[in-house]
Amino acid sequence: MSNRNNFRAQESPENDFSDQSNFEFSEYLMIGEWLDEDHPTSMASETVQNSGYQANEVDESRGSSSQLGGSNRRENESGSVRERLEVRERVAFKTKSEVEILDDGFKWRKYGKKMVKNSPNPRNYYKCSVEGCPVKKRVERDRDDPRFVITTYEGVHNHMSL
DNA sequence: CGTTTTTGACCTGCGC
DNA sequence: GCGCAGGTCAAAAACG
Repeated sequence: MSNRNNFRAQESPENDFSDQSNFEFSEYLMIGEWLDEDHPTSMASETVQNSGYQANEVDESRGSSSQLGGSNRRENESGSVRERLEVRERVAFKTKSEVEILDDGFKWRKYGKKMVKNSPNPRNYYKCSVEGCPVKKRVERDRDDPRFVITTYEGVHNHMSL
C-alpha cells in the first residue's frame, strides 16, 4: 500500500479510538484479480454478494468468470460506451477497526450508500476524487463481526497519492 | 466559496 | 414484463 504512515481515522477526533495503533490488518484477503476486457464499466456485482468471502479461501480460480461472462455487448451500437480498456483490479480487505473510513493516502468522495439485504449494515460507495482516476471503493461492515470492515478497492490509481 | 455528504431517485441485470 | 437487488447520479445541504 502507500507508504504514508499517518493512518488515521477521520471520524470523530475526540473519539478515544484516535489511537492509530488500532489500525491493524487482522485478516486480509484478495478476492480476484482479473483483466476485464469485455466489461467496460458495468457493475459486476457478483463477487462479494455471495457471503462466502469470510472464508479466506475464496476460490481464487476466477471466482467470478462464471457469472461475469455476462457479455453485454453494446459498444458497437449507440455510440462507444467506453474505449478505454483498462485493467480492473479488485481487492477486498477485511480490516479490524471500529471506523470504516481509513485514510489510505487517497482522497475519496462518497457517492452512494445502500442497504444490503443480507446484513443490517449499510454499504458505502466511494470514488477517488482525482480527476481521471477510475478507482472506486466499497466499504461495508462484516455481517457476522461488526468489528470488522470489508473494504473493497476496485481499479488502479493513475496518479501518485495526492 | 468550493468541495464533500447526504439521501432519494433512477438505472440495469437477473430471476420469476 | 415486473419486481428485486445492487450500483450510480444528482440536487441540496453541510462543512472547511
